[in-house]
Amino acid sequence: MADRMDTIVSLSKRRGLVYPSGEIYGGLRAAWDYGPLGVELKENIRRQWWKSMVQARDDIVGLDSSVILAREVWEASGHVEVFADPLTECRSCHKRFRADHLEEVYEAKHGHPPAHGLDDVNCPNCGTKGAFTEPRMFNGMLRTYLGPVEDESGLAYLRPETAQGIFVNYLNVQSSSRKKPPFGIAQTGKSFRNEITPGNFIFRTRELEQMEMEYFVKPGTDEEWHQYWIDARLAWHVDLGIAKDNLRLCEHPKEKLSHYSKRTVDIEYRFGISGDGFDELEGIANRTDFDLSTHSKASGVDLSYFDQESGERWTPYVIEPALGLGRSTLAFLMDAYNEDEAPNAKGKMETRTVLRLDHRLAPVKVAVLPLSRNADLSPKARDLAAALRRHWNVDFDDASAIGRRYRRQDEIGTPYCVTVDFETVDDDAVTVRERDSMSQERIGLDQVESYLAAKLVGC
RNA sequence: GCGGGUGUAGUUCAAUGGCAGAACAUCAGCUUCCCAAGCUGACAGUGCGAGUUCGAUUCUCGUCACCCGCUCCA
Repeated sequence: MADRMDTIVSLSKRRGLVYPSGEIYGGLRAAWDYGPLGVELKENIRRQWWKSMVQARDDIVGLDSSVILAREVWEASGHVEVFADPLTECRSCHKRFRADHLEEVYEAKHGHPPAHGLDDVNCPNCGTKGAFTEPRMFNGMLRTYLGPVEDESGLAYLRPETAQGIFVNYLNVQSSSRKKPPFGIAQTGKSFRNEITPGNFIFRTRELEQMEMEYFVKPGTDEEWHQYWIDARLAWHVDLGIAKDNLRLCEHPKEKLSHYSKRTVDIEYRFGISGDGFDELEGIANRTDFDLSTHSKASGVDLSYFDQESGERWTPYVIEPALGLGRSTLAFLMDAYNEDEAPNAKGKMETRTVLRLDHRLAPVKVAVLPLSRNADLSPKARDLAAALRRHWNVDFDDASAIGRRYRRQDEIGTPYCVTVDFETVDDDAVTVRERDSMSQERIGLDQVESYLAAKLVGC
């Protein structure tokens, strides 16, 4: 299973999808940069999300809020408290615990707090007494300091989720867009989390891009809407090419729910990281009226909604589908990765690496390949490439044998290759070759654009 | 952060206390070249830093990164 990840990692580096960040200085832990093809893939995924979430719907609008938010926002949202834990570790078995929890458990059992702090506490895992390291405050939020002086007065947090930007803008958006519940606000953007254990390539990074949508509904209809969004989100991944078998739903057990959630269902993908092979791709949470209520209380601004129809006033419940863009990119890459067989020039079958990406996600849509450099095919090919570039991201490649060039394009998932050959000069026609079937069709030069447009719908 | 493993060209792997090799990839050239063909040539490496040593890629220490576990939850 780790092999599958390794394959993706080396393909990513080799072909310019994803590189280790700051590699010439030895790299930075769990930080990755998207190369020329990676940024295309990632932005295509983001575009598809935005299209289906915002542009194709009447009931959802977009937003782009700031990364740095007033400290009060995070105090009200509960993140300052929840994201800051005093952590300690048992020197004997190396299990980690929250120091405050250990002392609470001790007090519950003995009726008084431990007299010598953690020194009186037995390790819940191995039983060793007083082997805990000095507790260290671990804050899950990244901090920065605003203004000229680095002191507490300028302390600010980088957002650990984009959602809060939506909640604090709720009233502005709702009134300016004249939307009534049920309606949603969608946002993509970077978030930052000081993860204790980041890793597994771009699966868990400290700087992450989220695609989140907060859907505001009338209390009582929240459970129905929750189910609606679970189904809708699952269908989205499948529509863009993820194999159904590699996806599953996972219900969060009650005791593991986030501080704001009433019910959370994850969409898991077969990343092959954890024991059973499935890991979280997207979370769909019922955040209830937690956020709007706490922000109402903390800010003093009433965020409830007056329902003209029923004459009732209520605070909307929120259903939140939240997806990581890096994680999504990894899932699409893994799912598209294929090795099949193709004949070489001598007719012998050889392994071919092919990314079977949905056309809408492919970094390059069309590659234009003049068969030879020497036969004056390049000008025609360059003109064609320029014409196609007006619509799509187009690659032009005239280096080395044609078969090799096909394989290069297969490896990055380019759906169509257009070959300009020796006959083109006479008959003004080219060969269009399709990625998955490797089938070829002869198309007139003046028809290529419309032919491809029909194939590349939605790109 | 803790424990264990790993670190040699872009990639996959060799080798060695004394000049670091290959394959594939890449680039240039030749070849009317439609599925990684052939020929010629080129580029390119011991993660970083210190120590031991006449000499370190090899031994030691530190550091950085990656992988596997513990936590996380997009």
